[in-house]
Amino acid sequence: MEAKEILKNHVSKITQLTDEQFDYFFSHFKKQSFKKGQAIISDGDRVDCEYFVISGCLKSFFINDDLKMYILQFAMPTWWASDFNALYNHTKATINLDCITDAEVLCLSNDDREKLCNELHPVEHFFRWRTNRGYVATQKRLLSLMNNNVKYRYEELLKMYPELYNIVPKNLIAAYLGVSRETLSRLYAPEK
Amino acid sequence: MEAKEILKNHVSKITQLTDEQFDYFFSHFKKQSFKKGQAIISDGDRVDCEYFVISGCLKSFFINDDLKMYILQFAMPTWWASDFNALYNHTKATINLDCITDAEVLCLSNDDREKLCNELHPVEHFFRWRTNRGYVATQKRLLSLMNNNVKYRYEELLKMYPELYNIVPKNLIAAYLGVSRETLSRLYAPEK
DNA sequence: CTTCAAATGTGATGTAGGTCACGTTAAAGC
DNA sequence: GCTTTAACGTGACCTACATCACATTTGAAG
Repeated sequence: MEAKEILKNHVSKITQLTDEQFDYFFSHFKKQSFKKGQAIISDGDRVDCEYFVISGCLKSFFINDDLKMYILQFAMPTWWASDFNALYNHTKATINLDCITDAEVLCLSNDDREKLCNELHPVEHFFRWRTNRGYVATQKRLLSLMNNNVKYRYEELLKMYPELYNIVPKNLIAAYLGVSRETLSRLYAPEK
Repeated sequence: MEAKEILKNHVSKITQLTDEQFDYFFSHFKKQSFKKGQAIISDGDRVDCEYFVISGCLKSFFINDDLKMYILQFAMPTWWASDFNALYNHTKATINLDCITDAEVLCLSNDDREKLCNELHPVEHFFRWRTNRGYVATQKRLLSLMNNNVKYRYEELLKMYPELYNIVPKNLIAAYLGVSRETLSRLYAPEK
């Protein structure tokens, strides 16, 4: 499926755009291809864009002072990713974004998004919906992190996104769950 | 200050509404008063409204099977609160909302919000902005929960919202930080 | 096919924070 | 002002997970 078609499909689930409106909307996106392991946003960068995933898998993550990595989000096709804090507040990136696999994305600049939101009411509606969704998902994850142990969180994650199991190495899953890879590895070790 | 003025002040920081537009917007809000300890949303309720705090302090929280409480959010004046997951997805409440102190709120129904967003583009813009802000704040809190110890998180919280120190008992602060009240209490205990 | 790096498994040991128990202080309600 | 309840402090002990170290497996690149 074409990138344009994937995006259209995605957007049309939420809001109605005429074909001309969608063409106009789409004309602001730039298609980009990245190789596995390639960085899209690095700590300290100026952040101008958000990214709609067409194919492949991205991760957004934070590296702390001890070089420990925490994954904020995996991004599969039809997911959006960026350092949203830096993007919205015009600050330098504190979050990294890179490619777990080869990936194709559609890139939309912050300025263009705001322009489009302003020009086309349905586009503003779409982005409001998108953020609402991310917000409640993040709230749920926060509660789960406080309330559930690693094993439960791991199983919930795989239940929700089974495709991750095949694509994402376990050390990255651990970095998403907020535990060490050793602990994750021991979850299903035969009891001694 | 009047409730209307507080809301107008808050909204006008983000978006421009004419006086007539704001009056129309405001006409959909219902003022409600609650006593300290009173529940606004309880687990299992149908959730129809979100709440804009005029005065007082609310908390939204989750109670797990062991009756342990985790606080999702404190809501001070000009903050919005609800069970947003239930509100947006028309499901029963899994989050409770109640009053830490006597409180006055402005109540807006989900239907009215959607209607207003549809009728007035600037209102849709406002609510997109609001959720964006909540989204990045929640992402930050998630990372902090994974990356920082209790003491650091406690001090960050008080740095960000010093007013909480006087209003909110420590057992609730602990429930927000995701630790036991005993651990929080011991943070500044004289070393043995 | 071979080589090298990344991913994974596992033992030994350390530690932050949890849980239970009990006592004290402070503040809310009558 | 008295009484009752909520908030808070602290000791003893427990547990989930972290850390370090090293072995093994897997998979990617030449």
